[in-house]
Amino acid sequence: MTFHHEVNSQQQEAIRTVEGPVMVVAGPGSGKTRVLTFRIAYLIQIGVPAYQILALTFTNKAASEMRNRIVGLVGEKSRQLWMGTFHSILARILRVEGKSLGYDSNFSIYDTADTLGVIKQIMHESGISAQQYNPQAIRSRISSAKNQFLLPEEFARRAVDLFEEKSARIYSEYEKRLRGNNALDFDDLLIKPIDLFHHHKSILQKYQDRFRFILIDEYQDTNHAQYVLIKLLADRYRNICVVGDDAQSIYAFRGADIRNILDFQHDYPDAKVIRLEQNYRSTKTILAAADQVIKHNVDQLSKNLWTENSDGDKITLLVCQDDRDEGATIVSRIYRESLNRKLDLKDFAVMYRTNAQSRALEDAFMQQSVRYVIVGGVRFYERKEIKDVMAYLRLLVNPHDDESFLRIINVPGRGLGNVAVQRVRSFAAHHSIPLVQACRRAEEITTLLPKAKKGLRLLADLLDKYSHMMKEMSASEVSRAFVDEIGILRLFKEEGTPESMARWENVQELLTAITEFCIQQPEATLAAFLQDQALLSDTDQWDDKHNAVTLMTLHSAKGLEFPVVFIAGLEEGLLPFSNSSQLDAKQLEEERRLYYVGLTRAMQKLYLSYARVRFRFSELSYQSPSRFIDEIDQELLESTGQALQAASTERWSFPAVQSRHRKKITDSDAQYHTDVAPDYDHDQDELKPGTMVVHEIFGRGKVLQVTGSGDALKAVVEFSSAGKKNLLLKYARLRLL
DNA sequence: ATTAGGCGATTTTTT
DNA sequence: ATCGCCTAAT
Repeated sequence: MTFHHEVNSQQQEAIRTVEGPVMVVAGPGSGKTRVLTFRIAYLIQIGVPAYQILALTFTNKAASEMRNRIVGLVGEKSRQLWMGTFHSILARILRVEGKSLGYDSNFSIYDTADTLGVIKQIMHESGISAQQYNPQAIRSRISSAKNQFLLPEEFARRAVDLFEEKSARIYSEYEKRLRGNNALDFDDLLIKPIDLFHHHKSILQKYQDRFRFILIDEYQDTNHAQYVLIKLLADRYRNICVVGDDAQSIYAFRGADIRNILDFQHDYPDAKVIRLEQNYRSTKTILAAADQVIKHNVDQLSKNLWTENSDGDKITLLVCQDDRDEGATIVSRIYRESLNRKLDLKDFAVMYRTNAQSRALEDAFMQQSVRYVIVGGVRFYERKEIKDVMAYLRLLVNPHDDESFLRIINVPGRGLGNVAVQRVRSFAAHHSIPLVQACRRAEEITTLLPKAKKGLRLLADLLDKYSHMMKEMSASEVSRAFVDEIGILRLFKEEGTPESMARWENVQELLTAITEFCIQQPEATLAAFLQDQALLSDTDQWDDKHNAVTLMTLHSAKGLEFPVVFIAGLEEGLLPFSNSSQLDAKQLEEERRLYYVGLTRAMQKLYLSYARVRFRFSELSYQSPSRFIDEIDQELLESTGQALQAASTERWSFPAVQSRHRKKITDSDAQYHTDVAPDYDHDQDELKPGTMVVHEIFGRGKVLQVTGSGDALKAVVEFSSAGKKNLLLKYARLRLL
């Protein structure tokens, strides 16, 4: 293998230092992926069997791309490499070893929505009001308790307030249910293997022995549980190589612990530390800007990034009137740049802090007919029809999965309402049997209406029939026949609306995915498919073969690069994000790292943009430009105000805003983006009876009456097309005429 | 007594 | 767009 002339000396060292602990501190664009790829290829080349190598990556997509490259370098024997995300590798281990913990290998994996459903049910049953205690908050409290290895009893003992006491009660029941359902949540996938290794030393030894060489990418984003796992696994051979960049740690909110990377040398005093500081990705301008920004973080290892690339163009700040203007401006810039730089649409990415921002951008792309793809947002596997079909399939492989059963018990409609469902559940609880079994014995539930009994009977028969067929047919064949017989495809066809046809296609797409999975891995089970799907990330599903502009959150952008990058919504409160006024130093630093990740995705040209006025939570909000803009030297920046004037004349805007800010907009940029947002408050004095407004859907209308205040501000509007409507202004997106 | 359908509330980032 | 709550329909 001849990689010698393709890598610099630090990279070379990182590739060849294969024994003992190694930490590679890799700045953005420093060829980290290339180092990991070559390092693994090198290991295989010097005779290490591929199955003795464990490589943990941040996305499955990264894993499969890397695997293919390695196969290209050293051949098919490298296929046996263990490579994937923490979660998918551990799911694989649990499929084999779960028995020792009392889990069947067909376990279901519950995503955040599934777990929230379980929590809501428990709350409902134990009479804890969802109004009083936010189920989301409880869910995340339970999750963090689990990640600290706190069992329900211990957590209950430590509860300091009523909220924690309630959480503890729910937590305890939650654990029972998941176990009863033969289901694991995302946290369990990390925690259960730790339990397993603690209680079964022989199993631990088996895996320690198998994984003689361990590599971990994006180490700065590992959490405590992942840290413990790695320590356990690497304990025997200590051939551990971690690659990361503390400046790119952006998952503290989910428990990622930056100390894992900062303390690596403490854990492994003999660790060799290799720094990759030459950047091959970005222009000098972009790199300098990123460096200036990250220097504002106190709690940061300092690095000396440099590049031989050219200076490149200045960073352009797009000053926009509102969120629609921002979208329109970005799209027209993309159009211009693609001609000037002879770039394809796929060379552009627009990044933002929150998924909600994608909507205004999307509108602009549609209006100007520029192809785009959104990463994340409303994900494929979060669509109702997909979740329904997945629930059916999960139930087929794991009949204990009550959560999935409840999802589909009345899909398609079987004339079962809430009351009927409750009866089935109490019957099941009384007999301590899974809901599927209760369903099979529907005749015994005397209080059920004949219609309900019949529906349940049919459902039970259907499930029985296909679970028998599972034994003889391939996963793909069974799924197709099963989904067909469920009848939802037929329903979509009958409805015939564009929406239901889209749903029909989505289900077909899912079936195709199953078929492909079966072709690729003939040995694989339906359970494995379902488990894999549950662990797919947004970027895993991103298809970069389309020639289209990519829209994504800054979080999803991690690890990617694009010739031209736009970072939208650089406003205080949005980036850096804060939902209240306080933003503590730690949070601010994480926001800054997120911004840094965004900046360093750009190769040739970087755009920043902000809007003076934006619909946030579907409410007008006026925020000042982000402090992050000021953290870049003026010399590296150029700013445009013209774009905004051109765009704002074409559309309705807010009279009050225009009169107040038109002048400032033409002022010098320096003054402009450092000034403070006006304490202007949109409300009654703007919107009063008689005002003419425009609604996105209903069109033109006249305000008849205004009531309420704050979030509850409402208006009665008479539309010429739709008549009188009572609108909650928080959501109505009214524009003044 | 039950169910189905209308209407209002809901959006930080994610494996 | 989807979920939960309320009310009208059966």
